[in-house]
Amino acid sequence: MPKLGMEPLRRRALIDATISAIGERGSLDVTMSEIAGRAGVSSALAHHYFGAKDELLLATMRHLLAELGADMKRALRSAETPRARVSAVVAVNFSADQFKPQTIAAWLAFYVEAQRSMALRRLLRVYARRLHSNLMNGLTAILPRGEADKVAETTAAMIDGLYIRRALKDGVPDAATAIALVEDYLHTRLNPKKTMK
Amino acid sequence: MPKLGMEPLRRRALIDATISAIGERGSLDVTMSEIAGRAGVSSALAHHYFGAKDELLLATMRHLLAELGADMKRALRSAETPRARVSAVVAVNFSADQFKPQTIAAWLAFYVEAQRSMALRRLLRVYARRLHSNLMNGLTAILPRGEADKVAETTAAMIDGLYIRRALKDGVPDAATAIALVEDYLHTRLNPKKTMK
DNA sequence: TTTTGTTGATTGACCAGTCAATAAAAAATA
DNA sequence: TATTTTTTATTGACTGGTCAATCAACAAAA
Repeated sequence: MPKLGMEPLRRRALIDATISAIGERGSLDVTMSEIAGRAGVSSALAHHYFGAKDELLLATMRHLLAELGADMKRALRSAETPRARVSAVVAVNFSADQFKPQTIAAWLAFYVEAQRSMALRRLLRVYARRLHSNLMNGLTAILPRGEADKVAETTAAMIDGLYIRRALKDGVPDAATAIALVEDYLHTRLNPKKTMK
Repeated sequence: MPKLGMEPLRRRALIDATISAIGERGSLDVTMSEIAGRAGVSSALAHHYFGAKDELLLATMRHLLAELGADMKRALRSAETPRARVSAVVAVNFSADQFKPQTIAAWLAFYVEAQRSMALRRLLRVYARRLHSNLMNGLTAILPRGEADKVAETTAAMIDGLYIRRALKDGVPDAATAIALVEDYLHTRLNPKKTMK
């Protein structure tokens, strides 16, 4: 009963299934059968479309990255000032779409796998570079380059750190608190001040 | 040729082998044979002393935690002022013993595994709590409790974030830069300032 | 009849954990 | 002291299970 044009649908379904499987297991140790089952197809079909497991994992990571990128683009479009752009970047990383247990677990798992897979490591570096440049986009208008660089690095580290720490907790992620911490840092770091005494 | 009193030596050798195996592979996907081989014994002996792989992994995590704890204790002893205590906590986390590719990879891998293993999650929470309280130890003497709490959270997130970001890079970790970033944050956050205008 | 979609069955590799057997030191017994 | 027994250390060989990947075969659309 082959309806035509199934390929893109299946690919998408398999990627979604991969994310949810990884999110639930909390690691990349998910079998092809498990993923295929969730997508409602046989494991043979998953191999048919993706060749090997690595490819599917890579495609999944790419998908996650693309989604984050799209969200980011959208958010940046409606940010008027440089300062607002910085806040927008932070906000997107902790938005409901991104900062949920499933996605967090997947990101973390991919970070670990990146130790072994060159392709994956490259992909994560793309993410890191993009995050940095998105932050710099706003920051360079506020601070001298060297300072902006440091602030961007710190902000990025905070975001990643809050993700990883979140992974230890149970229950629903608390995005508000995470954002507040980063904004608190940005506030003290960006607002012009003068030493007392 | 059984020499007596081998147990503690073997346990230690197996734990060391586990760390180096995980560090090299970059994940917990190391076989008992691989670990045992590195320790110079058969896999059967590893099972003899640790029962199951999980136990060995757990013991390894405990060992890492204990080493960090010992380093921390030592560093805190020679810190005179509250401010120095905060810096000491930061410095220890990026000390040569802690901030090396092997150890970083192991920590990261354990974070992921903690998603599945309750026992491991508990252990990592101990670490998080201890880091927090070590930071608070110095911070409460400088800031009101609420503020101190925020700074401690932020510092902890930065440390974890710098660890995870480090995992993406090749080559020798650059502890100096990492410490500089955290200290830069602490400096702007702790030094008494007054808003202009 | 070629292309696209799909699966059940199978293969081959890998691996955690078990077990019976061996050997030497220590303790108990004669 | 000489012996038997127990305890500690250690391994090779094996088992049962899991899983990625392959393949031949079937079905419907073009």
